[in-house]
Amino acid sequence: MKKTTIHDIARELDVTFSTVARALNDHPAISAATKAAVLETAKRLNYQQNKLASSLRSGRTNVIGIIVPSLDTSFFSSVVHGIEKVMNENGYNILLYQTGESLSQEQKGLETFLQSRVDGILSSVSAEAEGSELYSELRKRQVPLLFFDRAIKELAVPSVTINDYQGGYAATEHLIKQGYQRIAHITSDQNLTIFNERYRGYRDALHDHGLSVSKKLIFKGKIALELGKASVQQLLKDKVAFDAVFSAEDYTAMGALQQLLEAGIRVPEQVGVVGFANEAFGAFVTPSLSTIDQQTVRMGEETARLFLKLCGSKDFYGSAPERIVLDPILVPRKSSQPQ
Amino acid sequence: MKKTTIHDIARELDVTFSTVARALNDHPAISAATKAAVLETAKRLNYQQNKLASSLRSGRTNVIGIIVPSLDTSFFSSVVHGIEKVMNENGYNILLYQTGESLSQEQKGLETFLQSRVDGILSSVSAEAEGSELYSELRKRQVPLLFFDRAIKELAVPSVTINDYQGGYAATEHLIKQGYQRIAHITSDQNLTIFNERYRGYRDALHDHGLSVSKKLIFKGKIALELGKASVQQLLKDKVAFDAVFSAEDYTAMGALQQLLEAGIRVPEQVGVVGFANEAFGAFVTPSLSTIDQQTVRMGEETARLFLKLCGSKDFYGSAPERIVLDPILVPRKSSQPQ
DNA sequence: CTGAAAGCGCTAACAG
DNA sequence: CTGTTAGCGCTTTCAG
Repeated sequence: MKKTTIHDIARELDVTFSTVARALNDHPAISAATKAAVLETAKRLNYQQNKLASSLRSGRTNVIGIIVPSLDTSFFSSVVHGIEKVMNENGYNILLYQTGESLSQEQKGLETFLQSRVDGILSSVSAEAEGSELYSELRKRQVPLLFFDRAIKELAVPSVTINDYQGGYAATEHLIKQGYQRIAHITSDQNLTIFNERYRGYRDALHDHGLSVSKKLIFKGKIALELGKASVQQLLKDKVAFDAVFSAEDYTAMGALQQLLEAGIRVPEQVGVVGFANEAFGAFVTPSLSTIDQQTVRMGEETARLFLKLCGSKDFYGSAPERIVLDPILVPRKSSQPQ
Repeated sequence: MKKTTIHDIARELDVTFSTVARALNDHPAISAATKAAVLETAKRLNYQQNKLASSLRSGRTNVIGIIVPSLDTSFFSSVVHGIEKVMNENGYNILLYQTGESLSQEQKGLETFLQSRVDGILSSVSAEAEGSELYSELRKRQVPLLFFDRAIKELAVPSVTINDYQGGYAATEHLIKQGYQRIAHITSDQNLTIFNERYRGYRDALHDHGLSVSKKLIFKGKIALELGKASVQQLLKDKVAFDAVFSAEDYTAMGALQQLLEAGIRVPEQVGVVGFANEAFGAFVTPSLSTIDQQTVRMGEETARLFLKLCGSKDFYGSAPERIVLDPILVPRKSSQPQ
């Protein structure tokens, strides 16, 4: 079944196809009568504008590409939710690409986006990509680009992130104020800025409160429940003195919490625990898990809004790149408050 | 900065643009030497094929549209994760649209997809859309369509769903086998097939085991933690005798669980609880929450694979529509096993 | 193995 | 207010 085009409508009405085109685009210089007639036949013939043709001609697609490591995490799916919502309200559509933290996938995704002539790219870069030339190349070519959550600081590209340093600092300081002194830290072994910053916040908080940082209390590995368990096991096995755990991610914190309880250690009375991300389960576990909220949906919305604002301005890379930094929110729950 | 086109490459090499086009598409009738030369200059000039132009001409976009209620739920984001992964491996890109369960949004989404000339639409329909003409219209126009999770049975459209009836039955039967007799049911007030089927499974399981179905034990409302709490409060206030709760969704089950514990009722000893969805928190709460797993990622993968298979066949709607029904998996945990 | 030519469906500048 | 015209960058026949 052939798709109907503006030519079909034009033939029906005995006008030229450009009149039809104008009518459909609500061009001012078209009589109300013609407009009505065109709209009517368009509906009757089930006309659907061909965006490929219009984009090819006009040079704008109203499509933006989003790159995330994976949608199978509540963090990124929430952010994408926020982005899509706002972009959709502003007439944009979303092309989605998951990289699985693989550089070659990220490369492929960006390439497809360029080929699809997206109007912009919103990306949360993977660890590998942070060091590569991938994005600096795009930046040089003036492709409208915006980072969210995971940005490459060295590039003059606008971004929306949260203050991970402050998050790490707040979590650690909270534990200190609750009376904990020997605070272990569990984090990722990926070399990602977000984790490095949380770690830096942890160190500075300890330092500012006159506490020392001990290598024996730092654990790195693949972010997962097991890492939390293994870390606590290690601490116990080595008989390292510790009275709290600040984990840079909630699942890992959950693993630590489980292992502590399993070993008969009372939380928060003997050991305090704070995570990071505010996953749904934190509110429901016993004891409920203190954590840092990352304002995921808001991050998505801000990302979209900043992009739209920059698109509206003279040129996307006009002035110094705007970097929106959201405040992390400490969510104190039972696991860190012995009272 | 102008984008480079096949004409630019052709000029460099003193061949015609159609030779370049062939070389780039790895056409057999092009000499290896020319191909190499073309590829080299393409890379040097940063050539990016314009998919708009190629799709406009060829009639294929290699893009599919996905419609979901919201990505801000672990269920749909996992399914989309699975779909994207498989489709991506097969050279397709994903346009994403969230409806927020609103019919007008769904309409808009489908329209945009048609205008974007997607090669197919994968949709999880909202409650309102189930009754409307929206999809039957698409089906009539032979648009390649596939439902996942939420299908419209009346339409001859392929689908990938789970057996919600069986899930409801299994959950209820599990409770019965654990010795529970007066099982309350909490479900959605949306008229969605998935919830109706779970309810039907619940009824049939009770019936098949010689237990009666009581209106006083059925609660409907907006799916959320609060619904679970309110339902249990109601049961307690009205002094309705009950010894188990099967909730058609995990958050609601969690609310019920919390309210029970708050009222000093022991779970699973006095009252058993089973949810539905296998949300992440279920494994971590105390007592851990029994539930029904929906194989989300697998559902996404199967959806993508079925779509690809149908695209590969003569015509998409050739024979009777294939309907893949995945088995729900009972995940028995502490909340329903008093031993 | 390569070239010439037509056209996918639309936008937009120019002309009346 | 409407028509004419020229492409956007590519795929795809038909010739050579």
